[in-house]
Amino acid sequence: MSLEKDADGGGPRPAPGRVEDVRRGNLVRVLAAIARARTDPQRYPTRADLASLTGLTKASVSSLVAELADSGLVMESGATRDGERGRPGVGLELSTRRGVVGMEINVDYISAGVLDLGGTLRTHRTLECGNRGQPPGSVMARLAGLVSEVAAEASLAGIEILGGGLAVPGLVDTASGTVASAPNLHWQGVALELDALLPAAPLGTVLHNEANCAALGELWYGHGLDFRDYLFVSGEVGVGGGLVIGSRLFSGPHGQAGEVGHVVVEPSGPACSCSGRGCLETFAGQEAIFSAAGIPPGTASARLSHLAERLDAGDAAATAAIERAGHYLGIAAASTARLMNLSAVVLGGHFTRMGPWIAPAVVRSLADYAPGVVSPARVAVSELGQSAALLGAAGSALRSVLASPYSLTPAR
Amino acid sequence: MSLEKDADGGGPRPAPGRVEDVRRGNLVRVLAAIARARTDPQRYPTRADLASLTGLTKASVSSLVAELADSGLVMESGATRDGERGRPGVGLELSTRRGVVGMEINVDYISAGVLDLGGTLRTHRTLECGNRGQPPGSVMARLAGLVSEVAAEASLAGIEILGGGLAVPGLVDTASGTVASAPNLHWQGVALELDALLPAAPLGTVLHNEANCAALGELWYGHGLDFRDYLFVSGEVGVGGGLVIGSRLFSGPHGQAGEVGHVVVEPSGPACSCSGRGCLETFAGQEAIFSAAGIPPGTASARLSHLAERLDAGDAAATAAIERAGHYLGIAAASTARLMNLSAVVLGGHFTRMGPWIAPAVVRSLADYAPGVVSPARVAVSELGQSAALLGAAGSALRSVLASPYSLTPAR
DNA sequence: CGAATTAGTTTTCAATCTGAACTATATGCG
DNA sequence: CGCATATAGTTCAGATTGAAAACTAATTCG
Repeated sequence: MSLEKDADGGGPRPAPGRVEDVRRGNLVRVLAAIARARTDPQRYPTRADLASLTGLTKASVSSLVAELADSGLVMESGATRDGERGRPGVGLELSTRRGVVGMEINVDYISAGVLDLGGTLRTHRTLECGNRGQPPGSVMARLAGLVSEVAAEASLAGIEILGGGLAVPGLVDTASGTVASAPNLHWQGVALELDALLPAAPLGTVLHNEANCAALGELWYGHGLDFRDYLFVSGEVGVGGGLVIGSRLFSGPHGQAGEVGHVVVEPSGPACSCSGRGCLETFAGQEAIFSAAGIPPGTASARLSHLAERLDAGDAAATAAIERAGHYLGIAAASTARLMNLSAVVLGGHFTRMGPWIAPAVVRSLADYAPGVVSPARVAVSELGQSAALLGAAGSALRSVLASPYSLTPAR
Repeated sequence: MSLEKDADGGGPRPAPGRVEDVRRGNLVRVLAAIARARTDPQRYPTRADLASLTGLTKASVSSLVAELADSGLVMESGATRDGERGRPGVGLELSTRRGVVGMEINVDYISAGVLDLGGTLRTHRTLECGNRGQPPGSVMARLAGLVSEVAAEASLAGIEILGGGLAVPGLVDTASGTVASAPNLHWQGVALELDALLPAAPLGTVLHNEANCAALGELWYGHGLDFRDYLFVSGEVGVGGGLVIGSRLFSGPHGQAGEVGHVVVEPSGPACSCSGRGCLETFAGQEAIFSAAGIPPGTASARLSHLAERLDAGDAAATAAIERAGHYLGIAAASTARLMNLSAVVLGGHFTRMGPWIAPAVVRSLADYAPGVVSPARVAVSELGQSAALLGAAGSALRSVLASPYSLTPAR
């Protein structure tokens, strides 16, 4: 018998606890408090505010803030005079002179944008281009060009880039920066040259799954403000997903959780590209919906518009196709909600466009298969659409800056 | 826009980082290293071993070990002479004079056992009794009696009880010690008097879900040694489950994840007690299997034996019932594995007994619905059977002792 | 028996937080 | 205007802690 295994948590042992680690932790705490305070009491926090928010003493906060200011992550934003008696405090905020880059490669376009540490999108460019079947090297080269454009713009605005995130629609290995398989791009086992994208950024570029990024974008910029726990379903060529639990993305043991597209929703259903059967994707993927609705071939966005027109016109085949997709989406969501104790569902990607028609079908199906688990008010349609993944990738990089400020602090 | 939300991790802010917290963390590290070392190099570690295992200096380890020894959690176990040159080190182990209590209330029995910190089950008693429909107070009183018996035995062996865990088959709220609903016991919204069970234990008693505990028992005493990520399916009256990810139980945002019994496996399936439709439980729950197999009513264990006999005899109805249950179990497992990126399945509870017949059906179904995700070698049958939940509850208490040794350390 | 080797302890030092005293800058009232 | 009061922020002594190095202890090898 061995109860001993893993009494500590399992992963690689954390660095031994030295006295200096306390400071690292406190730098993160102060930074997090600054980040949070702006939304909460709608005012830049002073050092005194931070002391009470973090539980640290004013002395410690002063010293920590000085270090963060030296490293350029935090800046003072003038005295905050609020009419109170006493010496006015100095407001602090995350520096708008440091930023991160969000990037996305998708089937029909590439895009890049710069977010400053305060969370404002300062620049953003999208380039429409067909990437399906293109060699990864040439797509990456085109993306590098786009990135250097937005980076140059940012530089003019005085923003120094610290790191970035890249979203790709496929199974990725974040640690090695490898795309294991991206069927819709026809890529397989490709190690991307991520360092070439942001050669000067100290934190480099991190590769992420597109659906996961969209779920994160939704978390930070969309319905994440309302829901803490939800299933995000992203309709693209396939059906991707992301699980947000306790306001964090659950990415599974190998970073590939959330494949809601391959939940089995109909045991006797048709064969799926994954070589399984009856997967959600065979009912709610783009091709499944378009062909069931009788939409003729064309570009994805054209077909989507076409579908919307027919739905508006009350076309029977289109309505039935959406109804069926919603029905099975509801089944997959019901299973997921039961399994993971989730209470909300957010529909993104192409489902955003179909929202008005598909959401009611999902609600009905949920009421049938998991009554009382997800209330109708907690079935939401994303408003971010195409930019969700970009925002998620950028936000992810931003988070990693905030989580490891010491790696940017100049030697003292 | 607010990227700021939750830059720190979301939950309640950890205690402010003082210098003393480093020591707390290091006490845990040393304790964890002692716990782990016994299984790994099969020898009690010395202070020097711990220094190299934790990355701390010998000086620090000496001081930390002294504190742990003072608090009674760790003890020296004589010089370890291994024939090597140099001064022999002193072996250290988790004290066998401190222990925790595992408890279980189930439909047909209650049980309690004492585990010492080393992970050895020192005492164990089960009392067969029908608890369905009994008032919680009287069941708890009977359990308290059983606990005091095992505690007295432990006391005679010189073991001091530090805390305990109680497993109950139903939805529980661990924080408040409330059973939200335990349909098979006919309990609903019951606040259990947990403190009465172990009045003298400094850490008290913590309430857990039975299926989750069984999954944990499996993790620490069973197949958890082979698998780090798996779905544990526990067949009882209903079908419960537990998700183990990275050698940790995933309990979801409100501690109620793992309800694999209510994954939808057949959209046109029969109504379920949860008021949904086509849930796994309607095909793989006890009643479903027994009635499909044509097993006449009786006690659960009698019917289980009866079923085993018929299966041995090659009875067609029994075989078909098991085949069907395995088929749908495989579908639910396929969906779960895809969704959460899991690669193994462990069958427990009454499925243990049916293992030889049902496991092959699960394997076939997995191969159909999620080829390549869960290899046949990673579909396992639990060997712990009925004691899994008790061991999981005890192990959980043991873990919480190891995770917060400072709460037991005498003031210095 | 002495050299070599490994275990564990003692000592000194640097990092860091706390708490209290102190300085700085505002408001409010006579 | 001037002074009491209040709040913000800084400085400095004190306590806790782990690292590094020197030191003591116990064993094996020749």
